[in-house]
Amino acid sequence: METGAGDSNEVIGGTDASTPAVEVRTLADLARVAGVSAGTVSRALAGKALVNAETRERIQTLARHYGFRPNQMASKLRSRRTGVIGVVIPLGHEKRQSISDPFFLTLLGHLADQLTESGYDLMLSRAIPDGTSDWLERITGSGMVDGVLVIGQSDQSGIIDQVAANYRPLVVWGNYREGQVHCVVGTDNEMGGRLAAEHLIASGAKRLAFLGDTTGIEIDMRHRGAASAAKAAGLPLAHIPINLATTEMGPQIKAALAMPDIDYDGFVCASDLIAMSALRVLYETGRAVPDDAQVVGFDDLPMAAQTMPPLTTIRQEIAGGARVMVENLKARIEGESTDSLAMPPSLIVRRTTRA
Amino acid sequence: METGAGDSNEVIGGTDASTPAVEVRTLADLARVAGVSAGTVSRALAGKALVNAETRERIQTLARHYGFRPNQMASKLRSRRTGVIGVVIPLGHEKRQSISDPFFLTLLGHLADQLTESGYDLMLSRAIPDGTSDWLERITGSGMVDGVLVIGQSDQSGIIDQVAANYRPLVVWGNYREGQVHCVVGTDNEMGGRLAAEHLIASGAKRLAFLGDTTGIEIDMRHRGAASAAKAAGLPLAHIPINLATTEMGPQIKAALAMPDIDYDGFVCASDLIAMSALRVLYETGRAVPDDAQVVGFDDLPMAAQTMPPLTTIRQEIAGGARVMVENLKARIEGESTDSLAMPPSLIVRRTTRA
DNA sequence: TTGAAAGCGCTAACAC
DNA sequence: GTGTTAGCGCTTTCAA
Repeated sequence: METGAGDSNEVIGGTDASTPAVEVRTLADLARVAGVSAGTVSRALAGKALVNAETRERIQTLARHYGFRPNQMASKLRSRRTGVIGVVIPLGHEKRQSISDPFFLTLLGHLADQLTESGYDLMLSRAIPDGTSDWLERITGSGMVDGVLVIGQSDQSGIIDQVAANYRPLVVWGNYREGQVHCVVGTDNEMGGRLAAEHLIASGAKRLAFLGDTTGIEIDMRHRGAASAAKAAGLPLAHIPINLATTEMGPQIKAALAMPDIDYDGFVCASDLIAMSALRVLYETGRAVPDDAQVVGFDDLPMAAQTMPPLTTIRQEIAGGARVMVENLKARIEGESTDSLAMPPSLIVRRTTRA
Repeated sequence: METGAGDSNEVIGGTDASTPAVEVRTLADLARVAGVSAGTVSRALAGKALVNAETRERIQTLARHYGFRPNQMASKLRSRRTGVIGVVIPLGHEKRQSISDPFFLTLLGHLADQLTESGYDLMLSRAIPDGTSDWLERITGSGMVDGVLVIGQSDQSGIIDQVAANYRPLVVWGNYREGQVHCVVGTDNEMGGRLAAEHLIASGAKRLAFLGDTTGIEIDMRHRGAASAAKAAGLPLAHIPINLATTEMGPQIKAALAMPDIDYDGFVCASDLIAMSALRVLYETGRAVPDDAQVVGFDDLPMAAQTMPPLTTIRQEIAGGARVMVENLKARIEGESTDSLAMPPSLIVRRTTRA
């Protein structure tokens, strides 16, 4: 017998189209209502050509009417295509448990835009490396994603290489290094560091300091670039590691500047954030920028244009980088191979250097 | 016969445990290798108690050895629990296509932390509302997520309410409003706006202006709060809408300040970012802060402490808010109901006001 | 053009 | 404790 007792109550409600009487939760439900088979509904909803235009129309209308949405889990399982890209931020050497680097967050925003554009969903994971490759393989091997994007190599380059050997659809934001297996997109950090130091030197700085922790390869390369420029000019370059994890950086910078016998007059900063902090400390200790000391940042985030004075900095192409990452990932998902890319950064001269 | 031709090459390599000869891709494969049934493997890997400790150990070792990871799609489909939370950012009235608001990005970072902590994965969607509830229902109805977090109501409060009526595990960051159906967590924006204006007034400001676009409810409430404080003091409050979408905001602020006969001496800004821009314009037009004009921001992002002078601002509890959002969502997933929460903001006095 | 049937890989009753 | 059996809800041959 077809007469379910439960239906009668709902029917009393009348003709209100917004609360259909029967619940349509699965393809089979909708098929029953439409008087066709589940297969046909599937084809109709997918907009496939092999189904009668009229039937398709009718089924789509019905689906809309019942507010039916196919279960993605089932669909993905069956079709073996998830339409999801995993995005991982390894917290690496920075021990703090939080995703808060504004550069990474901005890159993430752009990646989200690009992926959405390409019809992919984005699954975000925060990973805390533990010496094994587990943090990455948990994502690549989950069957949940068609590909993986890693934001920042941190100090995990070797482990990423290892995973990339067996997992093709993987693209990383970071610093390319000779012999590296995985596909990386990023800025030529060494060149960036060099540009910064050269500009400082050309503007008359004599006692240079690099502000930033060099555990991660990106920052390390920026330091190397700055060091090579300093060396070429026969100038010293002090290295002041800034620990972003434990405390505020203001006090750390202040402590470094309080060193008795050194009075730096040129600062290469590993990020705009550090530069901003340096500006503050310089101001508080009564040193005028750019007259007494000059400062160059790195990233060119929106905030760089708003500091006082506006920050001279090294610009990384975030939006362009995100686009290339997604393009490369799509190519790799298609089985193609892609080259790594080190984009040349550019010097943006504002007012914290004497141009 | 077990001697697949393809295997011989690998075996030549010798005893290298890292490249097993047979491929173990499914539970069934591993079950075969272990000489048990798929059910047992499933239980062993899930760490269930009902399986012999020894067998469990052996199976887990085997799984590790073969680098086997269960397919999540299948698991989630079967168990009807996805372990994924959808996070949606409606781009709403801001027509720009990009997720770039630093406040939202920061909140996102904290949500990612909290969700990871609770064992959930995070699926990020950028949504562009189109007048229907489709942008949200696409997520809630996908079968891909156990719950949904919406970052910012924008001007979609009504639509969110509509969806929330039929979808319980939904929590929104935004501004609570009387009679609202959906569970919202956020700052008491009206109070924040009031606090800002009152402080300005107490510090001697007489010609107030509110900087920010009030299409979204959050900002609108901040404006109302400021307006009520101004009214109580018998002072005027000009409203200068800042369009974050089309152009840089610097020029817009500059244009507003160039108005012939008004010389504002107190600015309530809808965000720290706007405040930072205002500071810059004030500086460029030769007005001293806080002597000639005072400025109060909103959010208290890290950058607020680094502006010059350091920004007086209204602090929103981002980390705490993220925690409550996730807690509430978990409760709702468990079928409980939760109340909305409007957290009182606090005034952080720095140097852009005359205390 | 449509229907029927066979799974995708896993989990959860239910037996033994 | 462990194996067996039935699906989760969908897509996709294969026939008709």
